[in-house]
Amino acid sequence: MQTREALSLVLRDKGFRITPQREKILDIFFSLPEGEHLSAEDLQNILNGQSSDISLATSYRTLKLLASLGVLRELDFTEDHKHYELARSDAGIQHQHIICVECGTTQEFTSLEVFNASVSIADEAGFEFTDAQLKIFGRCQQCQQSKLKEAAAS
Amino acid sequence: MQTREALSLVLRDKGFRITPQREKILDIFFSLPEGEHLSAEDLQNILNGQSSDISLATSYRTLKLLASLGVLRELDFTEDHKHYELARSDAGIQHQHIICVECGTTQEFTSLEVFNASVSIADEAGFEFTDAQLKIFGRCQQCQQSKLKEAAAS
DNA sequence: ATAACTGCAAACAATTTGCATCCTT
DNA sequence: AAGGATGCAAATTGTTTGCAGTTAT
Repeated sequence: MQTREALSLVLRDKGFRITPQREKILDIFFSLPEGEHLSAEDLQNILNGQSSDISLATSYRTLKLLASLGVLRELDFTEDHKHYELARSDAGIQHQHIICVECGTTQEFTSLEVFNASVSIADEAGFEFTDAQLKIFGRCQQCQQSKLKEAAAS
Repeated sequence: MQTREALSLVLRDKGFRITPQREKILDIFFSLPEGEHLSAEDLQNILNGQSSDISLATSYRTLKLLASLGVLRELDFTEDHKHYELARSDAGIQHQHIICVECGTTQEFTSLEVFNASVSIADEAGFEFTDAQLKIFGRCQQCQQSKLKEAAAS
């Protein structure tokens, strides 16, 4: 578990500069409730709400940089844009997502079993494990119920 | 395990039409080696190679339709476009991918353990399970070695 | 001082859509 | 015949990039 300050140092160590923009963006990710993930646009909206004048291009550049350094985790949902969240621990167990194919809502969970299985699968394949991302797709309780209602109505 | 013909019927059952374009695209997915996945562009290239005159717009529309019917599985790698592959069995165990963060190559694997864990996680969350997609990220053997060489050279 | 970083606007790539025409059902 | 499907081109959306000016080191 890294502190906000430690993350700035990750930048410096790799020869990148610590700029107000990058600090601001890190602050925002740190202020997020655990497990919350942002798209570039979400981030931009938050920045605007705080009357920060960081350009969208810089947001994109920063997200990409921080992801490449392992500070952020880059998530692909089935949507057309990427999401980012803090990689709370380094190469440790991360939370995963379960997604409703009907309404698109996501929930989080962690599974030690899946994590362990992933590490050993990577091992068997000769890979040095970095991260595992599991998406479970299904129909959530609400959508199952509304489907039942529809059927009853017909 | 569905036959090509059964899949056409899936279309008809839902009130969609069976057109030559859709049949052609299904044929292509059926002719693919198990586990191979195509982007819309890949598909278009294959079609062109067979001198089919299906428009790119139709390819996109068809891929989306077939995915929504559960005939195709829609995969998000870290690239900027989606990939599709046949969903060989319905809601059954599917193969997963392990991806090199360095060079981007992917390998496939199946894990009954991960599959079973996913089904019960969905269950606990009140979801009706549809599919589970696990991506494991890491550094492949080759990339680990070239990194060692670099270090030795410096 | 100098190389990295930023903002802006223009450029791109992947995907979607409006509309006239065509073809399953 | 009637409505879904297609092809084309134009439009959108998400993201990247060139460049001139700015700033952290």
